[in-house]
Amino acid sequence: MGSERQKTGVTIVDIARRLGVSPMTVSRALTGNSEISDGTRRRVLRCAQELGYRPNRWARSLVTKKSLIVGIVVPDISHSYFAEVTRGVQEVLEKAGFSLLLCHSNLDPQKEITEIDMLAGSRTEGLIIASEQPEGSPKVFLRLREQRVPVVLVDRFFPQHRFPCVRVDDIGVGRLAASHLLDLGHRRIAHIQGPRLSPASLRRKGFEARLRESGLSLDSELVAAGRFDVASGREAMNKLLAARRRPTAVFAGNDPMAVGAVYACREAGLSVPHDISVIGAGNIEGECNPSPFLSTIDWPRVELGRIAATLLVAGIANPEQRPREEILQPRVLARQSTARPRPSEALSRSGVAGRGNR
Amino acid sequence: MGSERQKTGVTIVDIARRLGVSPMTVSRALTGNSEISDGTRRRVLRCAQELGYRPNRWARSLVTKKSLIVGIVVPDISHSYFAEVTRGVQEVLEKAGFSLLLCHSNLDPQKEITEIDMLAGSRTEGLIIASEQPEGSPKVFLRLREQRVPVVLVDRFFPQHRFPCVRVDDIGVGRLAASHLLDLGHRRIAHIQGPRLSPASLRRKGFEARLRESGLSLDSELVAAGRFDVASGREAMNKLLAARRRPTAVFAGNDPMAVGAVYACREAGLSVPHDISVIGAGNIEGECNPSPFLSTIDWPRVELGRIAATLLVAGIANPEQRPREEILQPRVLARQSTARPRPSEALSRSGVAGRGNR
DNA sequence: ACGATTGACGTTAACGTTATCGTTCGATAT
DNA sequence: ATATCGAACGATAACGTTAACGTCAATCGT
Repeated sequence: MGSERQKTGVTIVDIARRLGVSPMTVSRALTGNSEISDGTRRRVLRCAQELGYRPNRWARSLVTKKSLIVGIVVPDISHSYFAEVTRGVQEVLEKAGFSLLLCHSNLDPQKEITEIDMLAGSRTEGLIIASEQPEGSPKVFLRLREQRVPVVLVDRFFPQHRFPCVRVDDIGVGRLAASHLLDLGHRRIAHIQGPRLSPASLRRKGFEARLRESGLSLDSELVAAGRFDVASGREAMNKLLAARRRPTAVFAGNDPMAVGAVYACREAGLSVPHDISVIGAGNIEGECNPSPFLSTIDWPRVELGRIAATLLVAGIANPEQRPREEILQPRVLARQSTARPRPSEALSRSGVAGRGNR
Repeated sequence: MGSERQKTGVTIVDIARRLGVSPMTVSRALTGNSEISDGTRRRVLRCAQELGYRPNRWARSLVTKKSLIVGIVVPDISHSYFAEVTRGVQEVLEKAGFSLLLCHSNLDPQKEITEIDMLAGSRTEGLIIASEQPEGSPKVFLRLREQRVPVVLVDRFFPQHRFPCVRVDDIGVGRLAASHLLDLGHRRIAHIQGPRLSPASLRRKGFEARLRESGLSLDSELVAAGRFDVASGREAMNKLLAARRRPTAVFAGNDPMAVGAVYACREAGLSVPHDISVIGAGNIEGECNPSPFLSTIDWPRVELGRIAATLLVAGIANPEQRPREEILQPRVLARQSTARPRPSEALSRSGVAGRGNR
């Protein structure tokens, strides 16, 4: 016997006994937001230091009903997109004194629901969600609303329930992609659309609108659907390449699908960008690539995370405020996967039957 | 009056009252690891379902002394390397029923210490740390040992305190890089070494050893130091380019420094790989790049995270087991930043005075 | 038939902290 | 001098859950 206490660690009661004061006094000295004399406060703090006291976060949470923990749900943290968003979130939350509980939905809407319910049940103070729920009015969110859990949505827009939300101007993303390809002289332009989430729909919407402004319409033969990943981008591109008249350019709803599209083109013996231009969205190649290849639409991802966290912290502090929606502006990043169409093809512009030499 | 309880949520006491049983019975039914009749269990579970009961994690932790939370400390989650590791960690932890608290050291050793102490004090059940502590015997780790917090180190090797650890065979990384460049015919090979962490030291060690086996030694004029980031790689490369006889190839201790080196070469009017070959380590370009440029040494990063989590879970379940060390094998990924040296330079091989034409 | 055993549940007391109210004591106002 | 007040602290009771032990009836073996 001798050193009895070991498992439990030192508590405020230990400090209190050692100093001959009540535990309450120690608590006051440590939290510091209550009336206490300067002398005892210093004595308590020194003693705590000496004994190596660590406040028990769970006990504290139990009585204060504040855990100082918020949860984040991302489809896949290994995607650089979400990794960057998470970094921004972490940056702000830390300054605000919160810790971050990280959950993976693994691109599975059902799993996402499980994770969200778990976090909400964990007495987490708020949630940041990059949702993969299909468009519409998912019941999870209604449940969150009922439970009055502060939530900020990242990159997803649900018109029905007005949650605070941070996202890029997805219509603008589509417009910029279209503008870029049109400016290069393309007229026969295809689109690989993402899954039924707001980003994909809105990007297509903007893309189509911009084409229409130039007197073009989006041929239904020139639209294929993907699932925001490389494999589906490749499949979609294969379909597009089978069209009666091949497109000279493609806008893929995000970068992974664009990458798949590039693969498909190459496998078909086409050179990107000489035979066909490809542009994506999201700039996943990031800054650590000495020779970035993919032309894309870029927007500040870390900043997106920062804003999300800022909104959440505000929502936690003041639960009754009305939900705000922040929208970031995208920009074109022209790189090596887009170029002017071949002269022969460019001649056939405006739908005029081109007498291209061969 | 009316709907009184709202803030607090429903507790096992509510369920107990409603069913006319004791709270303990409810607890037993919910945790399920105690003797209870099938009938009452079902009644309890159904009632819990109806009332929307969520167990209070903090209260549970307080009494069981298990939080089912583990912490991870990474320098920067937005680096794809750590993002991938984190994904592997998350995968395994989730299956084991743990949640993950994510902390950033932001590449600052001092901040890292703060974060580690915070997590250890948070009654977290274990820690996974990708440490930026300088080589030696950092006191934080001694403290963790004293507090008996299970820890697994990722990618860092501290010979002094034998912590469980998962890392790539860094000596092998250096050897492979050297082999690749030697095989291509390079003889005048430079190295950009990382900061004073075990990966950098070991990679250099292996690199140098392999050169020596081929009868070459690492000219001190051909070694420069970086800090594992792009900017320092660029600076280091500029130094190396100022050498009396320029190297024909460079091994950078990691990919970001290699990227910086490529930039420096281009700014000096040199073509990579025609004028100079560059190889890195870590394969940060990942799989979502249609035209990966940087030759590098690769190893499975997600798997590294999985193993780390597996070791940690084992360490939590059985705190007394002796620390294991898992070492992954790297492989060469030859891409577009390395090539044979120009003929004129290749002729001067083996230090024999080359009678190169011109 | 009788003690022993077991299954199913209840009671009590903790876990470590803080909210809330109460107490003490000296200072201040009248 | 007395009432009033406020600063500094203590006592008590929660917060929601589970560990540990206690109880009681039904079952079992002999």
